[in-house]
Amino acid sequence: MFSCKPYEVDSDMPIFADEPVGLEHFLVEPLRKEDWVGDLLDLDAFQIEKCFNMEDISGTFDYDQNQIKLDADTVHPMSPKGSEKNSELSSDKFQDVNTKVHEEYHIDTTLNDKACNFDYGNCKEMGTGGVENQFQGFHRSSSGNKMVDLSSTNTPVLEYGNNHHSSLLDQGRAKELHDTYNMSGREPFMEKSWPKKDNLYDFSDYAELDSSMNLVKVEATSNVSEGETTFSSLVVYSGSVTGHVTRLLHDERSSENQQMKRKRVDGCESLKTSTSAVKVEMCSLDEGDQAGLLVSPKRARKPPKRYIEESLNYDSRSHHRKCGIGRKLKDRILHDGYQKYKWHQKEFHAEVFEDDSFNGGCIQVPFGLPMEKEHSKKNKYILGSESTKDNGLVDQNEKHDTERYSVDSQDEISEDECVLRSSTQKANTRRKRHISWTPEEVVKLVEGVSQCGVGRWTEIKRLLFSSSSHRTSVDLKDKWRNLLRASCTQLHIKEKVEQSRKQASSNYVPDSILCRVRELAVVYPYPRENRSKDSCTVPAVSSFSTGSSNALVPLSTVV
DNA sequence: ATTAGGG
DNA sequence: CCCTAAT
Repeated sequence: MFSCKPYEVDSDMPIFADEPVGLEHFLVEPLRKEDWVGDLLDLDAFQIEKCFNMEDISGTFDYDQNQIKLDADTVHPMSPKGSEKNSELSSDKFQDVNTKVHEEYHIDTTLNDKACNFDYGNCKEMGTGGVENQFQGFHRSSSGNKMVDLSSTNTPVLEYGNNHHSSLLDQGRAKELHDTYNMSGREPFMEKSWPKKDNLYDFSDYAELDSSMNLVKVEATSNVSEGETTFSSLVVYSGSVTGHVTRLLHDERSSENQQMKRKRVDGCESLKTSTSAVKVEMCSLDEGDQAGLLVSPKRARKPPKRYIEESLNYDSRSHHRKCGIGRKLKDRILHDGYQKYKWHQKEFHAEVFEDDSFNGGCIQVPFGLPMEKEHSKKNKYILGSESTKDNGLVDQNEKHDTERYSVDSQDEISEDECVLRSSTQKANTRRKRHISWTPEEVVKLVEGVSQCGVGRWTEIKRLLFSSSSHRTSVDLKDKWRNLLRASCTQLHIKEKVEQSRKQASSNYVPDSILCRVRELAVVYPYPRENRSKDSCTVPAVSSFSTGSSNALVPLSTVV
């Protein structure tokens, strides 16, 4: 066991002046001995496999006035006991802990057989004065041989971590930041493998600072199966003092796999602080150097979208309800915008849920982010169509359309959309129900094209189709493309039978409209449709100019 | 997020 | 309509 001397931060540091301070890492992560950290810590003689056995994190994790303890009660799922190794822990729920982080947090983790303790004690009040952390370090309870004093060595660690961000923070502050938040400072080498590891660990750390929030969530899921043990936990701490810390721990152990991977969900890392320096620093850390390292070389290839969506289904329905993960948090995680971390996060999710959803069969299938994205998108869409938001804003024509489609499609959009889109539909027909384009819509589209030009579908949609939520800009584009084709073919064919048949149908597009489409096609050549259009229109123009030129001119002039 | 384009 | 790539 060793301890770190309290690290004091100058109170004049504006960053910490009155900023939320997050504790990014509670656990010292196994380090690769080749790393400089290993050198610094003299880990050559340090047998990691004995020290980083996350058998029992449940030790104490107490959030109290002065202390944060993680008790077995609180974070029970996080601590599969040796006796529980074969038990199914996947059903463990994430637990929410609403406590306040005050002056200290204390994490004492005991790993059962290897008996490893991580004891980060005395994280002093990080309020106005500054940050004072006292790390007791990680100590080995039983077979402790080596003592590592982080207090002396973590400075270089931090330096390393902040090298890339010196522009944002000066070295000293950066170091201090990392001293404070990043005990292990292992970013750069997280993905490196550790040949001598018996177990495979995967820690995903998610730190979030939000001064406005005072909630602590602890979510943990673990799956223990014969061959491998998947342990993951999501811990969100929010301190009333200066901020709340969200932490996401992910530990994956695999006895079969003889290497250790270090991953990180830093994409989730968001520091909502008014001082952007801290946030920037942290984020840049995440974004900057870790792109390649975060991704495991063994990363599975991107799964098909369908598959992801199916996974999403599971994810949204089972996992997050089950685990009680907050929507806000989830959104934060999922939409943080750090694309490069999506994979990692997805892997995290996959690993977390592998037990339930796929019985361990699809560990590597990442899902979560795209799914979430998709999901929210759909929901928004649904809401929009349901509420028929701008009912009052639309003209009569649009109102007509809206009503029409509300009656016609509301059922499906509101319910079906939700259900079909996500679960049922993907199984069978994922398509959204076909809604024929009405002549009114076509006219609107043509007008829109004449006004905005081809290609500005979003604008057209905004101007003319704002009320009809079922027509997306993509739909407009597709429809225009179809109109172009139709205008071409109709010119060529000119079949009365065809026309009559079309006229019978409700969505018959009048020839005049098609003529206008042709004209607009000339004015606004469609990127590639242009060729086909030309091939069509060259002969078409002749017939068109002879026959319906008069009908066309007014249309164009109207535009 | 939009757009273009293939299917 | 769906899906994807490109931007």
